[in-house]
Amino acid sequence: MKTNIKQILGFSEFDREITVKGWVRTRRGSSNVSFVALNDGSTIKNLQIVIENDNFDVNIIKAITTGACIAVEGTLVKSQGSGQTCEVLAKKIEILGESDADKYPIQPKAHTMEYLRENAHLRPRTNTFSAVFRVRHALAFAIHKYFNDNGFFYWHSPIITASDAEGAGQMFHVSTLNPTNPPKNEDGAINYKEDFFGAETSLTVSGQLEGELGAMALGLIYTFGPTFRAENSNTARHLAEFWMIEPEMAFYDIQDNMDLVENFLKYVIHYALENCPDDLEFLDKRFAEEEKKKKQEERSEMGLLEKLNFIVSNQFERLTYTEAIEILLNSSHHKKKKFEFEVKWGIDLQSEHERYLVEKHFKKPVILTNYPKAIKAFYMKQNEGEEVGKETVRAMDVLFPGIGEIVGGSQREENYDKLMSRINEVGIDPENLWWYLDTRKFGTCPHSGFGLGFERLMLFVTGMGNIRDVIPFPRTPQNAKF
RNA sequence: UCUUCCUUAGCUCAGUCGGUUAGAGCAUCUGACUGUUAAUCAGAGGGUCCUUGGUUCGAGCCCAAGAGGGAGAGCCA
Repeated sequence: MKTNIKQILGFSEFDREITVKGWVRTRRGSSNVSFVALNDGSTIKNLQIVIENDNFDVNIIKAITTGACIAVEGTLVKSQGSGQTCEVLAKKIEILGESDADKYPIQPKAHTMEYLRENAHLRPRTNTFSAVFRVRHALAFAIHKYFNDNGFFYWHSPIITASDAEGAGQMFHVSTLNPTNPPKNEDGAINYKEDFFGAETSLTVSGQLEGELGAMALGLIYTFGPTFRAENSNTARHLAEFWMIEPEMAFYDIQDNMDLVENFLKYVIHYALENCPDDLEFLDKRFAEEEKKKKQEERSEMGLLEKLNFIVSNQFERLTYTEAIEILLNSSHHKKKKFEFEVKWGIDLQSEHERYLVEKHFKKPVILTNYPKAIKAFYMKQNEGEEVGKETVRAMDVLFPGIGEIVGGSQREENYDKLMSRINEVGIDPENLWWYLDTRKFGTCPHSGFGLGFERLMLFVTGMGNIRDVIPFPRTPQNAKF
């Protein structure tokens, strides 16, 4: 293995010969000596290359521009300057790839996020985005590690699906039929029997239903894959293509589910804190700068690192939907009529309500349970012995400060008759779900699961403000560049 | 999809009441400087004022339509 800059910066003995390759961030200096800040992506820190100008061809030095890729052989020495402990005294420099300084879009200065988004192919070379993507890797790895270490199996639910059962939003169609002249039935509808799969198919909006099939055989499973929603959502929290983590657990009730999600979230955030200290320190400063631009009342009360440490070391608040409604109704915020949307039992909580509970009332993550049956999905377990019109289901939503809903989950309805009656109420054709319903016919059991939007978690951990800036190549309405 | 704001140099932005040749910082280029920390100092080059149409003696500025982008909302993860 070749040594990278992260390793080199950790060396304690000097005067050793090393070779290092990377991309030039800046070059500065005087007539005698040039200093190059070199970055190879292994760490947010740069390695300083010292070039005594007399020892090199002028054209080589001129080619060391921002964005150029170079290979340097030299001696690792103790730095004479104060910004770094060690540096490389160059003996040989090879220009691997030039970069026309006049045309290279990334300048050694602050750019707006919007500009960098338009240059998504080069933005990983900036401090902010390299930090974000290293943290992204660490979180993804931590998720696999957590589940693996706790006896879960990684389960691959399909990307292409013929079921639209969950009704979780508009789907992207998958078809090989000629779009301008598809085969048609006598009634004029497209004849999908002639399509590639012999049926109408789409990209998945959730792997949950297939995940339940896995849990009913392997016990504990999780999915971690891309999901697709063709909703015309234009917000800083929505993507058309995003990654979702969906564990599904046999023999878990809603309490077990809550214990798992809290333990899991704390683990992966703690993992990032332990494994990405430099990147998070940089993002913490960036976050503080961004906060300064906001109005006083919109600023976060905690810094990024402070917030992450707070999450890891404090219990999430658990309460029922009904209790949450009471808190909202009794709040001075409500009495002063500051909520835009009406608060009463039965409503789906609006962003402003969730934010009030999390950011103003509890000031910590909140797990809300037992939502009204009418506003939740068909597969959630119905609570028993409740008065008509006030029926609830064992749903749980995890609400995070600044993000809102980061996790949605539930105990699943394992009773065949109850599930069927709910399917009929909602108006889903049970024919499409025969395979799902079979789990309730053959060896059904209590089970639970949840879904976590990976990019929502990324928003929280990195402190970035827009979901388009925590995935390398965001897919949003009217944008599939790169 | 709705509301609202924005679009001027490579980037970030000023641009007065509609009035002569459209400005600044950074970047780039040239030069200076004995080790710099997004170096510093001096100088130079760089413009379809988003597009189209309109009002006007005259439009970067006013009006209309369109395009692109941001923020908030809805839907959700």
